[in-house]
Amino acid sequence: MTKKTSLPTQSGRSKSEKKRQNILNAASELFLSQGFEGTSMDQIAEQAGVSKQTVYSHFGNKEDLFTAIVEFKCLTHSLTDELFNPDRPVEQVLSELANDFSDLITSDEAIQLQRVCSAGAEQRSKVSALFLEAGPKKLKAKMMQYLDQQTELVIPNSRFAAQQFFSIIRGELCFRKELGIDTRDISGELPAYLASCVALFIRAHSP
Amino acid sequence: MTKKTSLPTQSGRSKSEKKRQNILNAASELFLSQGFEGTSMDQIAEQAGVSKQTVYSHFGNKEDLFTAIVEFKCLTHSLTDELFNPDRPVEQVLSELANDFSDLITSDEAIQLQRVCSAGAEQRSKVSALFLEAGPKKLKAKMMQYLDQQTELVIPNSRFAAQQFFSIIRGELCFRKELGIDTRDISGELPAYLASCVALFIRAHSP
DNA sequence: ATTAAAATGGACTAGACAGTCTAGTTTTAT
DNA sequence: ATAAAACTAGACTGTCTAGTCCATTTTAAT
Repeated sequence: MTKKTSLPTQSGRSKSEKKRQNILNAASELFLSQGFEGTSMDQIAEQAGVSKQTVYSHFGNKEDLFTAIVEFKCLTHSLTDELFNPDRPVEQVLSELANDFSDLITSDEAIQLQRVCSAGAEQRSKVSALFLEAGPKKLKAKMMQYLDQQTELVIPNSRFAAQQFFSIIRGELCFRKELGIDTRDISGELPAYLASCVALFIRAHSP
Repeated sequence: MTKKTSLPTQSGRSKSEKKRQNILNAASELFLSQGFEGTSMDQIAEQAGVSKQTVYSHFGNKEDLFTAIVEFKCLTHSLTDELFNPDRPVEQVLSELANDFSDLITSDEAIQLQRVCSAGAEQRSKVSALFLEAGPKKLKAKMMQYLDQQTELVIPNSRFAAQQFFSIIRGELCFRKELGIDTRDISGELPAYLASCVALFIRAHSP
């Protein structure tokens, strides 16, 4: 709740936006790689090149800073709307979507973000809710809309179908990455796997 | 590495198996609900009704105790082999499997186990590997074998297919539970969702 | 009965961490 | 110029934790 709510008539300095950004960047890196409990406020201050007091002045406390980070990171991870063009062939749209979505959710940042949210699920369920709203939920809505619009496939329940599509794309790669297990043995066959997912989906829903 | 390696000729007491179990039970409950960092050895000792020294005498240190817990918990969660009977109709086998697998992975314990593994992925990747071997990997192997044996469906790549099947079953319910988000709104439609998954899989692989 | 190990309980070390406080410095709007 | 707010550096409080130490008691094998 520490924001620049400066009434117009006020002397004195105003909070540095650059320092705020530095803190956000430092905190992102540290929270995502070390988790909430594993990261100290001193560490964040040091990495941001800022005094601890300044961190507290900008973000109040550790929990609020963490929440801000999750919000911040969700914004930077989303897919372009142009993908869902109902005039292109379905097979093309789904293939592209499969690739882009896979890239998105297997990126280090996305994996770490999910880890850190699920690790704190019991203690900070609001953060998880925030993550869900800002991330997966939006994309799913777009996908459902697309599936309802397109005319090549027969989709009785677009909510189920969207969920199923994203679930299979996620696959083992994402699962293993979340667990921090080596994925070199399967990452080579990813294109083949994704193609097989698209084929499965289309075959199952063809008229 | 603290085990009952008692050479036959030894006087004195032997470590109490009951106390060992008490410690395992207490530690399971606490680690799973509060995470690794969130649980203290004093807490475990108290809940086990045992002195802290005894905990250390049985399990050496916190990490080793944690590892023992993961191993212990993996054993208690597995599916029966009878399910994969190639003589029954595929549709029946897959339906039953879908239900049982869904129950298994959405149970509180399984969710917490996965959370706690993925939370410590960076620091304790061996634990994650242990979890993967003892849990998901076994089941996947059985499923692949079954898919290769049965004759009703055409499965070009059983590894991909097994992965896809388990992925869609997991679906949104498991995803949300991992994040600690309320699932009452969708848990009612679970049977319909699972049925739709089985139908999807069968339709896509029918000759 | 003797002996040795298991177990207790509590004190202890050594370190970490969130958050506060203070005293002084820098910046900027008026 | 002045006043108000941002900022710094570091000390400080209170609390918590992993792991050790030790003197004493309990238990079981010989």
